[in-house]
Amino acid sequence: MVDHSQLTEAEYLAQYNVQDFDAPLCTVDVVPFRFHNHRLQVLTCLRHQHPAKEQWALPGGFIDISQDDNLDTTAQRKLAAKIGTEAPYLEQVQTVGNQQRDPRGWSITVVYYALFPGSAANQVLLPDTRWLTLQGNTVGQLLAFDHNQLISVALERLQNKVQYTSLPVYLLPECFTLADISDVFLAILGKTPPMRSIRNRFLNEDLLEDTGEKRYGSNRPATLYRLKKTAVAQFYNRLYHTTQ
Amino acid sequence: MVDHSQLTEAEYLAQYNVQDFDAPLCTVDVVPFRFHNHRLQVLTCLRHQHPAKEQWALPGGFIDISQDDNLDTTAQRKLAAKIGTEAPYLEQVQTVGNQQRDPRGWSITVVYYALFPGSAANQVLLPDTRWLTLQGNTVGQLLAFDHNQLISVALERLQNKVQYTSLPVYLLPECFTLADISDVFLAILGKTPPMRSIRNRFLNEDLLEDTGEKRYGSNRPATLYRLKKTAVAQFYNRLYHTTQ
DNA sequence: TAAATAGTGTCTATGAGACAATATCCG
DNA sequence: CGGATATTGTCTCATAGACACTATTTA
Repeated sequence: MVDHSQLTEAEYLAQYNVQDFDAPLCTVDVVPFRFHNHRLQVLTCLRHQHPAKEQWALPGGFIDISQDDNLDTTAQRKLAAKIGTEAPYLEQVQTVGNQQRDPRGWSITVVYYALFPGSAANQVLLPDTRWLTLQGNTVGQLLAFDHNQLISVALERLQNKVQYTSLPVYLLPECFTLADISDVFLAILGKTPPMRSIRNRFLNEDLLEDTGEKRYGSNRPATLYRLKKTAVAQFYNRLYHTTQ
Repeated sequence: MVDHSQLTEAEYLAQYNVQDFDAPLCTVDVVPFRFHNHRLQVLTCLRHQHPAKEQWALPGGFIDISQDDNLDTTAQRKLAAKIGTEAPYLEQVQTVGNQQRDPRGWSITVVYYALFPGSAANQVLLPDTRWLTLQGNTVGQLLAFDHNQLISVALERLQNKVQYTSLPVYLLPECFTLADISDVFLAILGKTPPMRSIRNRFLNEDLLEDTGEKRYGSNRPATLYRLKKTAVAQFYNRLYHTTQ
């Protein structure tokens, strides 16, 4: 190897080769959540290449250093390749790295999660792409690599975050009722805060607007709301007690 | 390149070479905070190698795939190399990756922050290692790479987190007063919650114990507390209003 | 005793939560 | 009307926060 103690930075960079060093593999994986039939689901794809060939895995893969501006771009590109629509909510959760998680050797993955509206239900899926229903902390089947654990990590973040944000609305279609929000809490946390508390929080000036429409059943019809055009994710400064 | 569509996974792995692909550089950087002389400070080190030679930088560097079990290990090793003692609190914040942050090309860094007790003040530092005082969102001098921004990212997380956790105690020496906690809030947030609120929160069964000692000044002496041996980081379920 | 900071008592504000009461639909 | 779910009213509880008051030291 070159002795570069005497080089200028330009000379150093000219002789520098990334591949001279043992580096970990580096990927981005996204946990795409949706709320469908009163359950939380995660999108997975069947792998056609080694390793973990013919196993189901989260959307994700290598950073394309010639195309991707930054890690968020990579995450969005991986999502776009599997779901046509852009995620209304995308957030980086954690980076996991160790020797064991990939048979090719030491690897790290930057884990994101994305929230999709339930209406993503109607969308045509690519072949070999499936929404798997959450059971407990992860999906009910064994996924490639450590992807079951990555789902747990993302879910845990989501569980914490719905306690003090307006995130549940990103899992709902354009129009929804307050009872729908309650159902989202139930799917994510296994419990739901009292409707009184949900109403107090979600029916504020900046978040929702009454569509004027109602959802009819064999009972009093429920008001349908939609996200205000100007709405952004809101943060509240207390947690619910009843969901802990 | 080999056509590996027909290979077994074992055959695939045998011929797989990490370096066949354009991968980003991959590092871990730690923002070590301490509270000293009523200010928040960050430990930095003078670089002796290219790139950014002779510039001050955060402790950090490449993952050692032959030594490090996981990313937390890498962070702890990088810290240990610069500060003898282990960090009482270490947390992964975010992973930043883009083309611009390192002159060698596309690179990612997993950012951690660590909290050290003010008594780390007394400790002997390695040469070319300095605690820099925070000014605004970062330190007052230009650091290597995007390290000023990484400090901002870590600080922002710390600012959020002190609002609903017991983290301030990890920046204090073994024995401290409630006024010291207030000073930590001031250093981190620029404001401090009312002493009444600090007392209500921090003087609970599980966190602190009275040492029996007092700190004397030209006034009523203050009770000195210490962390209970069994204490872990606590989470509260409201934010302060006065510090927002 | 005065200055200064530590610590307590108490009332208010906010928002979660329990729960009863009322509203509005369908069949 | 009766069943069912939506929505509102109201009281309680926990805790942040304002603020006055008391406590304990040094000079």
